Amino acid sequence: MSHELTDRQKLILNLVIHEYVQTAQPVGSQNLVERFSLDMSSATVRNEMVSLTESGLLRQPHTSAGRIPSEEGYRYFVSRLAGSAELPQTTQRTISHQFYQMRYDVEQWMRLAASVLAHQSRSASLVTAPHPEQARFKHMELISTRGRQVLMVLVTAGGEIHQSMLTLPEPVTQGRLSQVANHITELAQGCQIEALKGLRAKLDALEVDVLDLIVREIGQADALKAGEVYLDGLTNVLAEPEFSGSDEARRALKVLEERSMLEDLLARTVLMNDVGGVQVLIGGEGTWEDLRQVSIVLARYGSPGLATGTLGVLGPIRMPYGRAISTVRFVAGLLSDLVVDSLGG
Amino acid sequence: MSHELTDRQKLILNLVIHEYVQTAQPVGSQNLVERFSLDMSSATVRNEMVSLTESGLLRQPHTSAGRIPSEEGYRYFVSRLAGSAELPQTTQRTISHQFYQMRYDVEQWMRLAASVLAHQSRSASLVTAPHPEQARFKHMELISTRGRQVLMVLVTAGGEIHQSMLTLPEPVTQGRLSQVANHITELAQGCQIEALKGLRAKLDALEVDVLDLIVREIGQADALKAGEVYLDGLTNVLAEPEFSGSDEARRALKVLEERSMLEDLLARTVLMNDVGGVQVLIGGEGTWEDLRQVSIVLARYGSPGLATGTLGVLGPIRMPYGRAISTVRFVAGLLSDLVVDSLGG
DNA sequence: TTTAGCACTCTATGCCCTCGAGTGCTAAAA
DNA sequence: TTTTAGCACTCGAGGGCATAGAGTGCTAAA
Repeated sequence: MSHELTDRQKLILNLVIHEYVQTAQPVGSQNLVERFSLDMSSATVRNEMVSLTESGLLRQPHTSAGRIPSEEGYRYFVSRLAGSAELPQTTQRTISHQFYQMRYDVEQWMRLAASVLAHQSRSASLVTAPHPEQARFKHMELISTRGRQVLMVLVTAGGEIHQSMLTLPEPVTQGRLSQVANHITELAQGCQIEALKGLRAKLDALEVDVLDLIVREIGQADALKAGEVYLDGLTNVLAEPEFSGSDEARRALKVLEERSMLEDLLARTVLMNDVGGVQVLIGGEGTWEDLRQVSIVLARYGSPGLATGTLGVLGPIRMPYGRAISTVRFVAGLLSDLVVDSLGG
Repeated sequence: MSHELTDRQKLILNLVIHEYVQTAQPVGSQNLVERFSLDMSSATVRNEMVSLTESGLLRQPHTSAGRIPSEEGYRYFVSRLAGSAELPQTTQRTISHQFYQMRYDVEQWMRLAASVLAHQSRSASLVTAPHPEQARFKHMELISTRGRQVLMVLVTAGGEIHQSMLTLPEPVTQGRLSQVANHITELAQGCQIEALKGLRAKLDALEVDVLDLIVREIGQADALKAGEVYLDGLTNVLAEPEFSGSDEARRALKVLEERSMLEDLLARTVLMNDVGGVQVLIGGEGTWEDLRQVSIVLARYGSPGLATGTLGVLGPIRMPYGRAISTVRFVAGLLSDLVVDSLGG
């Protein structure tokens, strides 16, 4: 679908996004031709826009308005951006300098990282402190309760007990549940979250479902232990025109402020990922009602065996993704170095 | 002026404030009589309202609307409230418990304090970390520049140099300035901020002006050193109806987020005060443009010679002052105890 | 001194209208 | 076949206008 775009269509999609990110206004064909001195007529642009709209990459707010990028459009844009852009050298140096001229103090690093992210991306930023110990899986039980509802009891090496309800696609006997629990307990004995993810290949469908729940629970436990969350630039988001006169922004920022929501968010997204990669969550991805109007760029930093944390920015969907992604990636790299330097080899 | 209110006028003022704080709607006479089953007619209430409006304690948003409290009205209300209300015993215990069951960790205390303040008052909260060392005055110079403009150079015991411009009410010769500088230098040698304030009685008018500037400068230096600022509940403010569809809230919250603004605010208000007292700043008090639509309840905590910090809440002018003040006072007392227990005797 | 009665004021709300940016389509031009 | 000029059409933003209702201030009676 999306891969079959002509070069001209890609150009126009890029220009529409570029323009809309700046102006926050629907982009018209005429407007586009003039602004960029395009070598074609507005009618041609309109025709291309029709294709792009049919492909689902552009939207019309109403019949007689210009186009704005759809969430799908942003995703396509972001996917083609992957890894390409780097923060300007001078900016990199300025930021590095700030970190390295600081004494060794994790709290200061966190605050500085949050501040840098917020200022560079003009969005809200969040940084969680790195935490050295990851929970290790020790034991699990699955208990059939009623129909497809199953209670999972999870014990970690530290002795903490976690409970969670799981709804299966179809009823399963207690015998089968015990079998699954034993199988996973045997395989996953002593595993940290990273290792758990690697087990998926050895399991059947039902077991994979259970494993994902375990990963989420342990991830949440890790996030909890991570403790401190550093926020900055919340007011940047409020300054965006799309949020004047609605409480969409408040609801999104509340996710950052409330531990429980944030833990859920982090557990389900970035904790599933490896360190290094940058993850982009556009418009809540249909899952998070409160995040429908915003996008989040997240990355993990640190060193898996040693200590890891999460950082990212939150802004309107109409976000300058290039800059946001490169900033997040750069700061994550920087913090990773600092963590490794100070803790590890 | 305000002291000459009849009991009935005080009652009506209280009711109007009580009602307006809840509904955020101008309060009409009829409405008030019905809601509180008053033993008088709406016409009587209207007559009293006219008096209160003439006294400047109530306002009419427009000719044919109900009344809302003026800032003066809130001030009167708050002044008559001083010290009276206490947080319910059960609430006090709940909060204390949370603090005392925590291990000794200042950062955790700060976060918990910010969280408690935000939740109890449903406003934004701020807490600055206690810092043990206060700057000590060492030396000062006053240099006449042009007309009534005077440059003050201030040296603290640590060797930091602070400069600040001072505008005098009338021109003063360099000779007199030097005399003032010498006098203050002599008296204030080695003094911390608290001791400086005690010197006011020994000084003449001009010298008091200069001293206040010194106190502010040193206070700002202290605030700077204090470093960490903990915020919570910023989104609570955004949920207030008076802020939907304007960026007044954003501008006020920005004051909390931006170090420089916050330092200015704290230096000029609460740092002038003694530990223990709660200070209420209503509608920016005509000084802070960005705070025109909000009120702030602040207190210092800690022990003057040992370590002090600042905490408070920020909400709409239409704030439940009783609850806010008692919460701030209680948490300040609690943190003071913790600081004294852990650092001092 | 209090209260009923009443004319008056002003906002909020809904409706209608116009204006204009932008569209989609068609037919001609390249 | 592709591009473009031309044109009728659509729809939201925004201004003007009338209406409804809450609340006032004043006057005169209780």
